[in-house]
Amino acid sequence: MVAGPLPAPSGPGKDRLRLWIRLLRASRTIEAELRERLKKEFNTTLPRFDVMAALYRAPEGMLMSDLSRFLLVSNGNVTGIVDRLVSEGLVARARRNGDRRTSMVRLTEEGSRTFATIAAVHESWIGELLGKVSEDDARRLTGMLTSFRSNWEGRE
Amino acid sequence: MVAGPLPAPSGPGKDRLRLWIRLLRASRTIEAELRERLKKEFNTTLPRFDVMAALYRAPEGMLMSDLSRFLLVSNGNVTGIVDRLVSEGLVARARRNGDRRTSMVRLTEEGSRTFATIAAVHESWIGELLGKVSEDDARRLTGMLTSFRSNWEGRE
DNA sequence: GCAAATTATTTCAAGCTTAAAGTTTCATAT
DNA sequence: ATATGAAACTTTAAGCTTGAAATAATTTGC
Repeated sequence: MVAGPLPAPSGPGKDRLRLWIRLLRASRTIEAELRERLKKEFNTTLPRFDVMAALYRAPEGMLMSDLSRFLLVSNGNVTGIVDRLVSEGLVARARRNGDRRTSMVRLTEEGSRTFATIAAVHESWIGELLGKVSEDDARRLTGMLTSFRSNWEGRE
Repeated sequence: MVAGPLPAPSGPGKDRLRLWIRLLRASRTIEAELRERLKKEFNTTLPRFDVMAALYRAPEGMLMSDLSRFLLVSNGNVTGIVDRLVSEGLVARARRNGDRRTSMVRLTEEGSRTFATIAAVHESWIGELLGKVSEDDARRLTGMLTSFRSNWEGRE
């Protein structure tokens, strides 16, 4: 997956393969840096941050299944992360719907404050780490990735 | 990180944040699909595939530390993955250098054959999954990501 | 009503991942 | 020689991740 710079492959379809490799390396590099900073600066993790980011955008709360769909991870995974966030007092489960299978998950007051703080710094990190990409290129790239995604989605 | 499509953020630096989010979602989506197919079709995993891909390009073998640097993962991580590949007979460690701290890791005959098979299919998957990206856009995107990376590297 | 199928979530086992601590080996400077 | 430190690797503990199995609640079809 992360095959690299050495023997530049050629042939039909190689451009897409090369694109995929770059994409993966870019995101892994940035992810690693963010993970390290989140740990050092805020003593938290990327998955926790992801969950909190999703919940921050949904003040009314989200179902576990919404979270897992949105974050592109498995159900069982979300259970564990939310468990930890709950035990840290940042997130609360409310099982008081008509449907008693579900639980509405939302940020606590503290969770919301905490996330806002981290998110601001996080955004400045992204600005720093992607600083060499011009805003113009950023928009262009985003557009390409978006159309790729919307095309690809709706399979399976 | 994987914050999504709903309330389009705006302001200075928001373009880069949005780019990062798309980048991450794109790579996670593809990664998830590849992981699933590797499991179903070849009963293997992405990390194993990554290690084998790296070794395939280095017939003379690689040190553990080379592997971990190249794959952008930690040392301890590589130890575990190589352990499993060794126990599956796909990879061999040779501790016969002058330097007895190191071990040269390489694919076995079987590992090499196995990887070649998987890699061919893998490439066709990428072609399929990125099919909607024109070869032209693929080259352009790759260029942007490359320059981003080479600019960003050399920090730390 | 009620059995069967579906949906939402949790639990579990196996594997991946990191950071930090530990082990062994090597290089250097006394 | 021998300490001192650095380098290569492994081990460990904690957490993330998946896919599959288990639980529980709801919905559907008779």
